[in-house]
Amino acid sequence: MPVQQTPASADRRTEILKSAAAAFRRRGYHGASVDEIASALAMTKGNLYYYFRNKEEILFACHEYSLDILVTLLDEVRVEGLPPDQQLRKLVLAFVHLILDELHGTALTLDLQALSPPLLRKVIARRDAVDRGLRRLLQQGMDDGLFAPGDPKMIAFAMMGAVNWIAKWYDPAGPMTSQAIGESFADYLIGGLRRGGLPDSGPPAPAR
Amino acid sequence: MPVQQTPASADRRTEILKSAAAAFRRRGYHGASVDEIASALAMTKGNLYYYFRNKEEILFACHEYSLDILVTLLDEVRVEGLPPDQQLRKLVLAFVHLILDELHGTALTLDLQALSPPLLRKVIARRDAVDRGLRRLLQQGMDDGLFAPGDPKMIAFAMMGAVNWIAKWYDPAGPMTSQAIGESFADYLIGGLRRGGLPDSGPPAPAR
DNA sequence: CGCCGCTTTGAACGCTCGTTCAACGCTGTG
DNA sequence: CACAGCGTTGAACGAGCGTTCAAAGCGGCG
Repeated sequence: MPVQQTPASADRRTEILKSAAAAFRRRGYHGASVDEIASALAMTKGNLYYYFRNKEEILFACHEYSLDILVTLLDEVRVEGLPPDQQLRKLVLAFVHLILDELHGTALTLDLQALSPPLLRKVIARRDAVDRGLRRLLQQGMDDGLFAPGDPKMIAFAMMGAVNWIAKWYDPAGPMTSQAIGESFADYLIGGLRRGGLPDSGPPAPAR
Repeated sequence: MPVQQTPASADRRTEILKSAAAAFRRRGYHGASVDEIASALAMTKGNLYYYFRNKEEILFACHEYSLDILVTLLDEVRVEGLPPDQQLRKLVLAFVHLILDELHGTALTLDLQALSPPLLRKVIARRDAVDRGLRRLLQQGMDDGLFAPGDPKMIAFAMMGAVNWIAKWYDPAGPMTSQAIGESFADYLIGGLRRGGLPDSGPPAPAR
């Protein structure tokens, strides 16, 4: 709760977070200047220090913001009680949508090492929780016989990598909508590459 | 060829590159200081400027170094003329090995945007060439009926993302060898997650 | 030994950036 | 109108960094 302030300034804080996230994504944490973040909002950099103690706290808040949404996503999908493959598909679709349309490319790609050890530990702990949720889902699918056996840890890493990497090449002006990307990724990551049944997914849609 | 110097100083240059790559990976391009790179080699930062014009040129050389190896890899695998799935498997194994054991986590994760437009264009052009090689391989596999139909572009991105992301979580002191990671990734990325034949791969080895 | 070219040093410069802070509107209330 | 507080400003600071450069070290050859 030290993060929360008055309701009035809460909007301002998230405005700053969005601007900062964009700057961090483009130039990296150290490459983005506080002035750059402020200028994009037509405010002076001194003013930022009314809302945040320092630059590091802004980065930390960005991470918290993304993780909040991510964790919520996982929980929402879980309570629906669908079979693991359908849960996974929903997750991938939602995750891609989240990264591209809401966070504009800023999810887990932000610098972690720039955080001081105490804050770093907090973020890593939550990120690991997300990882564990994903692994559990994979393990469950394997136990159910839906998925071929494998190492859930490795597969979870591979999936997260594939999705997080999207931010590196995605161009909003490009030919592919975030929706189409999400479905392509879900098809591949869940359905796999080799021939076999494709039970639930929509049309294959090889959208060039 | 402006990159090459006398044979004597070539070793020194690559030493610097390794140190710089490690620093860039840990703290990002802007976060790593020139002094930090030099100190790791027990030399003064001023000395770096005898081998490189400036910091940016060091980053560029790092990219070139990685890309050289990557392109060579692709070519080597291609000339063997194996079927696409086996070529892909070799590629993934070699790529994982390359990133973890030789580049120590520094492949395509280095800051791109830190390069000035002219250098940036060169790097992107070569990276795109690698992408195209991978896509061609995927397309060929689909045409041959080895792979389920899909968008080669998206799948190539997903594969590159999964592999490049490894650098973000890999811990050399961890329980998994780079070899085991490579095989897990190859199994998943090529064999797919769903049940179906696993033609060529070795033992499934769910190495916890 | 004495010279020469390659390599290294260490100090200095200039600039950028994160952070601080006293002073200043602005807005609503008594 | 006077006051109070939140929000904002802009200037100033100090530190760190990339870069430069004149001078020194060093090794081999004549």
